[in-house]
Amino acid sequence: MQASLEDEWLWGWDATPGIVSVWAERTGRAVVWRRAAGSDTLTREEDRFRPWLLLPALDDLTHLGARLLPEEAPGAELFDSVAWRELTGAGQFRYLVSASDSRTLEAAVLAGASARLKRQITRLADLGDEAALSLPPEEQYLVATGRTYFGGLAFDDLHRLQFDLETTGLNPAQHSIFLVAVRDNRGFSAVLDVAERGLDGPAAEADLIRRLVALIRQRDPDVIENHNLHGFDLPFLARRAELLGVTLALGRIGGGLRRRPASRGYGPWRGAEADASERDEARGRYTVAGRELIDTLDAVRRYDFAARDLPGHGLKAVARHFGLASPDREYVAGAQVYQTWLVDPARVRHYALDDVNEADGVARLLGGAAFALARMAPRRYERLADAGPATGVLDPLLVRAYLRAGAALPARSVSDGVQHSGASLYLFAAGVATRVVKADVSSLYPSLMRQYRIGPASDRLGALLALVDRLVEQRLAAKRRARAAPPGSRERHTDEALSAAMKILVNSAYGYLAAPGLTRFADVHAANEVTRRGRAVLGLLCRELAARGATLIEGDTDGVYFAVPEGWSEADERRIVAEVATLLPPLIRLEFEGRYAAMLSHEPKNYALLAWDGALTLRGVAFRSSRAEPFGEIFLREAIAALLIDDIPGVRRAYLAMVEALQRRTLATRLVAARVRLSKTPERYLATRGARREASYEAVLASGRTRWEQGEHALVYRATGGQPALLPTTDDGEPSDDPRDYDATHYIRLLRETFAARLARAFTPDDFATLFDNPIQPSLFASPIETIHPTLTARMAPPVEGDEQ
DNA sequence: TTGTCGCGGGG
DNA sequence: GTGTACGCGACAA
Repeated sequence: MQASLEDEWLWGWDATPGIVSVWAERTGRAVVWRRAAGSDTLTREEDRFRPWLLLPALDDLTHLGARLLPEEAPGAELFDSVAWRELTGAGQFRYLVSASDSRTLEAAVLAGASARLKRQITRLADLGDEAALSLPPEEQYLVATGRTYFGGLAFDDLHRLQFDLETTGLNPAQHSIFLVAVRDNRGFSAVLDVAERGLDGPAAEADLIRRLVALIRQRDPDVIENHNLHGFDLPFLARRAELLGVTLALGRIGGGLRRRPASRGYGPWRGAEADASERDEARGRYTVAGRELIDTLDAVRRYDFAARDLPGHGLKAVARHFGLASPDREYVAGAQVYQTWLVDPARVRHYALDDVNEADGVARLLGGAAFALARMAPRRYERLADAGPATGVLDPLLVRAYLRAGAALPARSVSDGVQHSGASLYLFAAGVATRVVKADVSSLYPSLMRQYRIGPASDRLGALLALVDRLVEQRLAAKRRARAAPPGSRERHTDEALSAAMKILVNSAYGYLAAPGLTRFADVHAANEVTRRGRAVLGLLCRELAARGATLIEGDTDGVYFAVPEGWSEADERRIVAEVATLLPPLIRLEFEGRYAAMLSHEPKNYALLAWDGALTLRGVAFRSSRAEPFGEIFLREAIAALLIDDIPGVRRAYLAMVEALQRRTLATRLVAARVRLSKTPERYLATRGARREASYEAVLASGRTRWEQGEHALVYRATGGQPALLPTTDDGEPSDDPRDYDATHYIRLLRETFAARLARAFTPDDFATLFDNPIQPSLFASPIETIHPTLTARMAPPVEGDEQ
């Protein structure tokens, strides 16, 4: 099959299969490791490439005289020549220059620039973004050859190894490693610890690190994975190895573990570290020759960026959420791990092995998207795994596309000060609605880009739109193949991962436009045209649905919740959605997303839905907050479940029952306690205690403790008299006691003012006051509960055509 | 109500 | 080789 230019833009043009790692040097040497699908044979190949970079002009190179040659001239390939080629069309970077060694190339450019500017320039970066475009050596190699990673491989063809450190604390300057769990996807697993070789102290830890390095070299994995690998295990290991004088020869050649600059996108966050050096430590990324270092936390963030359904991003929470935790999973609270090891080492070994097994499960479940991206984009797998999709994937694809077409590239976009406009968000009605339908446009923004051919003005080749077109088409094909493949098969995993990767890219195309200064081809005017069209589409949907009898509830960006009149069937609901769908252009596809028995509309993006099968979903911060005291959510679920079936006495019963349980303290203390994290050290809190008291730390101090570990979790509540109190817990964070001395009045007030308040939109003020009267001072004017029904109150009319906000 | 600060993850 | 995250919640003013 003849591949089109556009297919080459997406997939490259060199089909060399099985590349699992690339290590390229400035000398023009590239080492490529390849693996055959379904076999354990690894081959290492040496390749040569000509390091290259892009320049706006050749002026800074004319000092080379006869050593500067057009690419096709005899002698252009000689070791001390610099070859050039002019790229076509308008664009800042019109010259592709190359040499047999990038040091020759850069030295020539720097000498010319220094002479021109009459000052010594020592680094390309000092010339600024517009003076040169240069990529890391591996990317130069991949762009020049058209090769990509992982051709013909499935995820588990990679040899993937997970290791997890257990340490005496979080700070490598004062804590140490005492155990390491290791496993791989070839059936190996082991636990190494400091106690098994008759050594003590630093000698035992140094020996443990040496054994870990030897074991990794012996297993020889392509990929090393763990949760927070770059944020914890690698920096901790690197620091301990440095302090102990151990070399971390983890690579397949050349040895050492190196830092690489933090990528944009999903890098470790700026933490609460005390000083700048600690902060740098936390921001770092690591790399070794021949292996890819993959952090499953990046995959989790990338997943949750769109899904937003994870309770947290920690390994245990994610594993439980996806059902990856084994039934005999051992849990030990972080701060207790070392203490537990001292008294029950077997338990900690079990725990650490559970951790690496779960890290493998998370990598397999969520890591496929980055794996699939690496089959497309000219970057190392480990860089694609932590990159933002716009700067980290689309930009490299576009740079490769332009060079493949021999076209000049623009300088990176800069903001021209034009404001970026957003989507529309409407709350049409608040309160309780019944017979509710959700309709939305799938992938609205990329569909608008395709429908109206909205792309960056500077993209003369139309490459971004061409990529989006192909991604959308090929994603549909991948989804079809995935559905046809047997569940659990490698074919299915591969195609599902491909589909996920393509979805990430398609959905980031709009964000790419809206990021001047970050992406090369950003175009805020184009981005604004997309959102303007989007607002028009949403406005049209709302008007046309309302004209067909729908009661609008909420409209947000690309979708609408609406209620239909009593007596309508599901067929009627589908009919009006289908009718409105025909009013939209062909690529803008309105879909019937779901139907619900009832909905409580509270605020934009904050609502509760009752499905026809009785399942209750709460959405938005008003209804779900990880920090909220458990009794509040228990009450809300019960009260809303009753509210949505018009059982107002049931709402009242839920309220009174909770009031009584609090008043008589039949409710367990843990249900009023909030789970907090003690993020400050005792020293740091005591330093600011005078100026600012914080309930969490006051609770610990009030319990008689003066010491705690930084990062320790605690259950905190308000005791009688308003005093902050600590609920004692066992090692695994479960309450070990139940003093039942909480401040009932305080929690009853919280119940009314914070939790019951979230039902206020469903009632008139009088009815609300009647339902949730202060049980301590009942209202004198209560109307009978039986006469109260929830209401839906109109907030605004549908936007008028051409006047969408 | 408005601003400021801190969190997230790892032991 | 460097820097620029981000969106939300709690608390103080």
